[in-house]
Amino acid sequence: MADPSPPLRPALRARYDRRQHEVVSAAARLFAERGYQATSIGDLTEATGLAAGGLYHYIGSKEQLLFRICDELLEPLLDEARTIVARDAAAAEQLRELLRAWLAHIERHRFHMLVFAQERHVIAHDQRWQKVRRQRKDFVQILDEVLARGEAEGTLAFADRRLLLLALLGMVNYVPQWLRPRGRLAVEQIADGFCDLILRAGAP
Amino acid sequence: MADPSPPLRPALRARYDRRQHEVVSAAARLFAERGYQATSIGDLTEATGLAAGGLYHYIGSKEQLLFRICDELLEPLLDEARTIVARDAAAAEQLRELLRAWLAHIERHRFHMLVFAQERHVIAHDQRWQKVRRQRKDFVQILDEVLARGEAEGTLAFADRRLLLLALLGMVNYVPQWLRPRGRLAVEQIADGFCDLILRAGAP
Amino acid sequence: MADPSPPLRPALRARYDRRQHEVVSAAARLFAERGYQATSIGDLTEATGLAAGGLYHYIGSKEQLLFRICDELLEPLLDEARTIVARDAAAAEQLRELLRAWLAHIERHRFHMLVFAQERHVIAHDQRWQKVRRQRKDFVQILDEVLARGEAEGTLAFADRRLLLLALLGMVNYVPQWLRPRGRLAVEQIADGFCDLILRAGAP
Amino acid sequence: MADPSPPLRPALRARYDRRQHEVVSAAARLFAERGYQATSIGDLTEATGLAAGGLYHYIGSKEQLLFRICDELLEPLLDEARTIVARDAAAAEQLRELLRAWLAHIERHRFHMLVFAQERHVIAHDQRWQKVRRQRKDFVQILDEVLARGEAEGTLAFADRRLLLLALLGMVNYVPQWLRPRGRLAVEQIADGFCDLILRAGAP
DNA sequence: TATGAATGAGCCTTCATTCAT
DNA sequence: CATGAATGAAGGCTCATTCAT
Repeated sequence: MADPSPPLRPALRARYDRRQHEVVSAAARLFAERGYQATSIGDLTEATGLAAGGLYHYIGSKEQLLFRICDELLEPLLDEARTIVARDAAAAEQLRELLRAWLAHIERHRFHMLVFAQERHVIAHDQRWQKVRRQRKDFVQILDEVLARGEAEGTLAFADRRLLLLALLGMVNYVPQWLRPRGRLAVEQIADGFCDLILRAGAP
Repeated sequence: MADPSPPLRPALRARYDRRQHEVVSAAARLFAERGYQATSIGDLTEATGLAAGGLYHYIGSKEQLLFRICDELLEPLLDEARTIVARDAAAAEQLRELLRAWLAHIERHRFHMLVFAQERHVIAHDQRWQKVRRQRKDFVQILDEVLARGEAEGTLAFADRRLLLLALLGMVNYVPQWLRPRGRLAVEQIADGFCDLILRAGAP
Repeated sequence: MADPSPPLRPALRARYDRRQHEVVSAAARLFAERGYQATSIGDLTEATGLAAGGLYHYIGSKEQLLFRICDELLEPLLDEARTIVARDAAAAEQLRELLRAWLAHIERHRFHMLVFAQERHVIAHDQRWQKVRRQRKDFVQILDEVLARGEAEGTLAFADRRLLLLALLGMVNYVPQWLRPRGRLAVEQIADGFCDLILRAGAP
Repeated sequence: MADPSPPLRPALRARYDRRQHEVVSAAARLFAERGYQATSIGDLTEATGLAAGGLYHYIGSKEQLLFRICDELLEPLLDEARTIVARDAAAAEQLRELLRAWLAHIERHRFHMLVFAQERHVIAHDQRWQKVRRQRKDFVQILDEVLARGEAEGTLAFADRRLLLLALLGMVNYVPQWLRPRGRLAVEQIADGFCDLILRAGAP
């Protein structure tokens, strides 16, 4: 799933990357609003102002566009998560940091997140989506390890840790569907609300 | 979104309904696995054994099929929920009953549920989907009222009831994505696990 | 390279086959006139009177159409050739029979032949065209064996049998390019003319 | 079909011509391998190392490239043929010389020859290809005249001169399809083999 | 000269749907 | 009831070509 021969000279390369990013963002918005399958290349040309050929200069294929959306989303989130758990801190504290980072990410990449959550069919089976599946899996594992560490520390004790993890994933993944740009709650509050929910459930 | 002229004589009508139900079930499975848009009429003919023309006897259109899936799902769930809250019982108890009914429903109609959750684009905007949107809204309101009643009773006290409701919706709606037919947890346990989570969060 | 699910009932099947054959013939003519690549599906719909979708009912894909053209051509020719060499006769006589059959085939399937000769690029490399390549190879081998048998019998003696075979292939394969339906020469005369050329070259 | 404004100063002009020739050769190879229509400008940029814009400096259009290939092929061959028949020699001897020149040409311009033979569709009808058609016709006529002269001299006597000419064209035009750079036979041997075939056929 | 961004028509194909049988 | 032939619009994508830089 490589770029369609991006330019080599640095100045051009920079412009190419910027434009590509613009295209990916526009696509993420449309995919989030209408669904990946229901969004046509025509919709994308309209949204980007590029003609079909020009668009393909930047995307390679419609599917690669989807791939890029997922990758732009997961790669930095995973990086951040790894940084957080690499630090030396109590599990409960790290959980809070993870949730804040996660929800800040959701706020910044709301459309990406919606698309990622929605298009599990495409992501689920095909060989070429393995990287994305692995990234998702890794992130979940980081969460689980923090919860497990809390149990090990003795600061947390869950009735069923696995179920709690699934509950957490559910509630956070659902956020992009109801979060509104200038809504009642800031994402930090949401993160803290969810964190408290988990910590209470795990109170020894 | 009416039926495509179902037969009038009772015996025929029964057979017609049965066959239609079979088609809807097959469609739900396929839509859940591949997505509504990505499932072609050809896939449906293959899955049902009917040819294209025969299929259309039962479905009217592809979109009506989706509609029927959502309707088969929401109507009985809403009925059950209304029955539960109509009874005289403590809020916490009713919440538990609601969650058990809900999750039992998810187990029975896992594919329907996946489809319903996934195809929010189709459901969201169009005039013809108002009924489904209303059913969903009504169900959420029933949940909210139970939580509110708990607060009124003084048995529950949430930091942010609205946020908790959204968390609940998130975790339950996520279940169909990970629930496996003969998995580790029975749906009652899942329901109780989630219920405990809520009740702890609302413990005064 | 299978049919796109042809009908099962015999009456329908017969009609399907007939129509398919008509489509293949029309395609052969167009491919011969304009080239395979230069002939668009639009050209084919115009020539057949079918709309695009209807056309695909019969062809599967444009490439399968090409495949069918080659197959319709080679299969019966090979059969005939095998029948001829299976009989007991002198090599020179069999050569004449082969050439007559070959040229009669060219006359009957002039467009098929032009297409087959022209589209060696498509035929040459791809895995899926192996069957066609084998058929061509088998036919050439039959010719070579007849010439070799003539040498073994002592009735023929070529300076370079391999070169003569290549000359023969060249002159016959070129015929479809200049043969005109009601031209000066009948195909039997052409066959005999070529045959005499070979026999003179091989006169001991 | 004029050049796209070649440069005027001689030094630049020389470089331009050299580069153009390189492009034409690369194109000939690709067209021969994949067919004219199936070769994209992208394939050509890859093969030449030029980008699309740079390529167009030298080619004018894809079709002109094809034209140049044919012209590079036919013009010198025709010149040579005219020189040969202008000399004073017996028909049989001239035929041999013609065939040797022709086959030497095929060896040197194998890809050009394959392209020319293959793309008769493009060449056949369009007004702009008249020059190429005339060149081909002239060459054939030169061959025919030599054969006719042989008959007039009484040294050759063909059953059907026209058919023999067509056989000759067929066998020679087929050579590029099987000739291998370091194959068993040198082109002189091929030329002589074919020449002997013709002379035997025309032996009085 | 040469680049590569951009165009837009056209490509092959799929698909929901209809209808004669 | 059911079939499968047929439609035609729309889909994603490619490609020869142009042009500002």
